[in-house]
Amino acid sequence: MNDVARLAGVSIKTVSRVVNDEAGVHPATAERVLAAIDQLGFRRNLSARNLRRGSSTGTIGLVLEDVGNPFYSGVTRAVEEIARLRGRQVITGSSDEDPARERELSLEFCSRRVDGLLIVPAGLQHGYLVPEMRAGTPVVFLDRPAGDVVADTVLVDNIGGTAEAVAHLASFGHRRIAFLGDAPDIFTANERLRGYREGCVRAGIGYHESLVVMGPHDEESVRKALWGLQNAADPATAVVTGNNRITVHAVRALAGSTARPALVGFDDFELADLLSPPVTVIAHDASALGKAAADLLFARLDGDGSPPRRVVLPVRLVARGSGEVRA
Amino acid sequence: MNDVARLAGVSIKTVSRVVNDEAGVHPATAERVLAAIDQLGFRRNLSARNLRRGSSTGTIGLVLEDVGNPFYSGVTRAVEEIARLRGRQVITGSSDEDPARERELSLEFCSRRVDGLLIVPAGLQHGYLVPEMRAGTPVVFLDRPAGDVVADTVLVDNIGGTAEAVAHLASFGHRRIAFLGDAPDIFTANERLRGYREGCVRAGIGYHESLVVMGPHDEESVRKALWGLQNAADPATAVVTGNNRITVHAVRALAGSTARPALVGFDDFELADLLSPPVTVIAHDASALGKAAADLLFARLDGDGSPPRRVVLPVRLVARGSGEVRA
DNA sequence: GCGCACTATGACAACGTTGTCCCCGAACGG
DNA sequence: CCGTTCGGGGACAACGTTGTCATAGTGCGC
Repeated sequence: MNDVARLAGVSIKTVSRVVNDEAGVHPATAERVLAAIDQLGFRRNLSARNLRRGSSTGTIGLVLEDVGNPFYSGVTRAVEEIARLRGRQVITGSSDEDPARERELSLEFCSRRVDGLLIVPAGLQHGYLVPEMRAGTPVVFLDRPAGDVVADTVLVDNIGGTAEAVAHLASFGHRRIAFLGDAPDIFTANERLRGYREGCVRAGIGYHESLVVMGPHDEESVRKALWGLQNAADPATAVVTGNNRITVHAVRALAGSTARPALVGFDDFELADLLSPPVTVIAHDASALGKAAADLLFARLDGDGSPPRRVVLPVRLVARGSGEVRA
Repeated sequence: MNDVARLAGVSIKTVSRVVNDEAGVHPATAERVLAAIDQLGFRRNLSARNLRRGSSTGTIGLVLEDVGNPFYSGVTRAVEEIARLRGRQVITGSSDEDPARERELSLEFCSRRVDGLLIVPAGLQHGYLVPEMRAGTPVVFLDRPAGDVVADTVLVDNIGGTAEAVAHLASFGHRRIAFLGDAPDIFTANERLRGYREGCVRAGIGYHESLVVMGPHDEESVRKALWGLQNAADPATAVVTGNNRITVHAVRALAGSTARPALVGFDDFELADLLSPPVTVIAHDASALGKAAADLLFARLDGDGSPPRRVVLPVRLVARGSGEVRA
């Protein structure tokens, strides 16, 4: 800006005026300044601007498990969309379920003075955010609640979803319904297990621990778990899978096998309708989740000082075939 | 920092020393400062720091078509990974193929003084980047080349890929092979069309414009195009689709139909192996693309001043069934 | 011709850091 | 006892902006 001022033969303040479209600059002067800007390829330094003005940095931080996962990339897209409408940029980072990494990312974003944080919690300890929140950085947790701080949270109806899955299967005569979930220290996995249990009890088929396998995360372990469930003394005739990855692994493991259990998966995924049989799922909307969280964040930025909210988004069962197999 | 200094009874410079782990501070003093920092929840302002030091902002900008598209989210993840190793954060934005939006995002990132830019070009005019590049911001284009600036570019072998797809189909006796591509003003679409044409000529089956449909982007238009190709006087017995979206639409359109043409799609996609028949694809690796581009960018940041490079990543045909149908 | 409003512009401080330079006091050798 | 050295710490400027206030010039009414 200094160089521009010198070249145009004006003070830097005048350059600032031109750059900011402020009134009170003679058109001829403005012309000279613009020419100088063009010639020098000047672009104003947003960091300095924000520092001086004490205003927002125009960024929000998004910490999620893995941008590469289609579910989270859908969330990211939705967040970006809302941020765009509000003139903000999004900085993202993947925690890979590592609490230390999540913390590192979040604090890094705070150091960058993001206007707000959206976090998919990896662990259960978020006390480290208290100073930031007290300092005025709004934080919204999404997909899972924070461990030990009270803050806005957007979740999906995990319990209702798996309960509905069980009810659906039971309505087709299944009484031996298994549950294949993620590691039990992950909030959503636990909730979905709870929903499964409630569903079993409500359907009058009882809850049997032998029908639950938590933690398989690759194709091999899912395959093994399924084999065990199908070859037990009293084999499972139906399976509820706890997330999209597990569902996909299960579908792959079951592909081509003769006696296939009925299957309902949590999370919808692309092409689920084109598999054979098409996969019945408990669907929830990544966009809706991202949008709800971003909306909540911006409401806080707009000054909403009401008590922290917990939003639970509905899920819906999409019957496609794999869950409608009679026992 | 001022407040911390006052509370600890030292000068702000001493606080700065403590925060930066500089030598020459008495342990007892450091202790007091740390206590004050903790009590006040102080976190140093990275913007101010970078402004003062004139050093990098520790961010890189990534402009792509749509983070929500699994292909680009894979790219994003890979970029994030490399950036993490280099201690950088990633700011992303989706252009939705809109050149104006791409420009807006890129220049916004430049204003934020990103250390470098990774861009999936939406249009053909990138002259607006020249001043930035001259000012020292390295730019790497990925997936497509820039229109009118010379810069590092990472591409995949589009021509070789579709040519191989045609050769593959021809080897199974097909002589009426159609091509269903994206809008022709998109670089990759055009390249893939070229590869298709070359493949046809090389296979000795000739290039027939009547077998080419460019531009269908939703399920309905893909369905129509396919219907036209299959019901022509001399119908197509095989189809090459130009990207993952089109492939998926085609698979859906063809699902359940009796006379199905052989199909090879550009881009691999999840579950392609579980469809019936499994879909044969020209696969290329989103991670590899993102990694190559990020590596190139960081090489520039490390001072590599060699002439702009063009990296072309190989593709490979993954035979799964849909392309191995005899004519 | 004088005061006044008004326009166009500039000087300067400040945002929150850090680099440079300087200063104070204690320890130590001669 | 004095000069030197060194460890610990502070004052100040500067990074690139913008907000505040001041100022020079111009035109206008009386």
